[in-house]
Amino acid sequence: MKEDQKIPNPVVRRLGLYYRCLNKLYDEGIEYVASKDIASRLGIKSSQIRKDLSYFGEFGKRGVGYNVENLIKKLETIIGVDKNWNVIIIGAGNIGSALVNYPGLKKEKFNIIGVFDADRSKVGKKIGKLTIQHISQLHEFAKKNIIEIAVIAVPENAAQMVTEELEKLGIKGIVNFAPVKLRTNIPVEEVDITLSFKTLAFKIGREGSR
Amino acid sequence: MKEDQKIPNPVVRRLGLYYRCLNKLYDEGIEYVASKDIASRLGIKSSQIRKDLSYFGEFGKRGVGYNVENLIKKLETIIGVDKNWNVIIIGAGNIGSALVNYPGLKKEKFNIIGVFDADRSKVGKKIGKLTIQHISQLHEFAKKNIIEIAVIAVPENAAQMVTEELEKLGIKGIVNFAPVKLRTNIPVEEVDITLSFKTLAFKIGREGSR
DNA sequence: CAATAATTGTGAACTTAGTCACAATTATTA
DNA sequence: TAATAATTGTGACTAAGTTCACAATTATTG
Repeated sequence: MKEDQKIPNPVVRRLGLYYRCLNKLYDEGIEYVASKDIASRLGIKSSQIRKDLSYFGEFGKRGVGYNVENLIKKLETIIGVDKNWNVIIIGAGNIGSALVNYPGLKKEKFNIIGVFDADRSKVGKKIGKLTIQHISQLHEFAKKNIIEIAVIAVPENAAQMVTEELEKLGIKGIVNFAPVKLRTNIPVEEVDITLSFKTLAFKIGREGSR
Repeated sequence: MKEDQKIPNPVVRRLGLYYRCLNKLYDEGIEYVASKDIASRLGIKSSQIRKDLSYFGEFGKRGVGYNVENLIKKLETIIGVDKNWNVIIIGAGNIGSALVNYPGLKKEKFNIIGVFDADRSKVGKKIGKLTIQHISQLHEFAKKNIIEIAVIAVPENAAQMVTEELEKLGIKGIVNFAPVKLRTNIPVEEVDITLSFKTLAFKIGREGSR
């Protein structure tokens, strides 16, 4: 294991994949698994998995493989999904609303505790169990609740302003659905849906010529 | 320019970013732009942009920069967003519904022409202008319409089956929101929302220790 | 028109990420 | 218990991706 090192981004993303895969194996009642098996399920090389895990420790048993339950627990701690995360959503449009109702997040311990919008006509309406609040109430809300993660699901032109507001409130991380590069020092994860469609369009266009 | 080459994935994704950035510049009325300016807006190196573009040709003028309007058109052709794409959505849950109403897609010429679900209680209901159809009607629908892209927004356990169905119908590309690795030869773009949250959680956890 | 300034396009150098290959370890079988 | 088979963890190697640095080009200024 390499101590105290910067972990490459691709490794971090794959940790999530491993976690997902191991949970499936667990549900299938499998107790021990070899890196080779995980690899074939995920369509990657087994050495990749072993190397990725080696950033964090030695979790396997030579000649045997990994204990599924144990490795899940280890990954939970490494990734940080052994705890609950409080999440707020800024922007109650299509994407914001979909996220509030999306069961996947709650299942992974990302609890949405508030939804905010600048549009006063939306304020007071309910999405699932949550009532849409006006963005001006955010500051007050932040005093009463610990907010760790914020989702930006506002139009592009409002995204930077929202980011700066969130920074002031001491939010620890942002998931950004707006198609802009945010200028901030907080960790940001970009989820750009139309960008994915464009990437796909490009690939389709190249399919023939390969 | 390097002819007939495989284009690295990161390059493809950045093309989309450049396209987005150039459109903003165009809206701001800027006629010529230097790679340095685009770079600073996107938080990357200018040499990166120049090298990326060099895969496809020489679009700039030395000492001057790039003509914004011209480069937009070039990128449109390269990416493939100079044409309209017909898209169907499989799965009328939170995410599927959000996408139907999401204006960003239509704006980028990805036209959603059908929504399908396996749940008969949803069939007949409307999302925006579209009526949810039962998945069994997909085959018939595909005979009457050209479908190029399908979005998989069904639960994990149904995703692989749907994929195989789509493959049979000759769909050209898939945007996959289900948290599984799809086994297929069709180009797939993964959009894994909870994976993004997990990656963010990991980064937040490391913030202090850097 | 010569000198200056700006900026591209790209080969070379460098950095990061991924794969190989094998000693070390564990379990199983004869 | 010795031989065999499976599988990890990792250093060395290979590949992929990024940045540097500079000749080539264009526009502008005196």
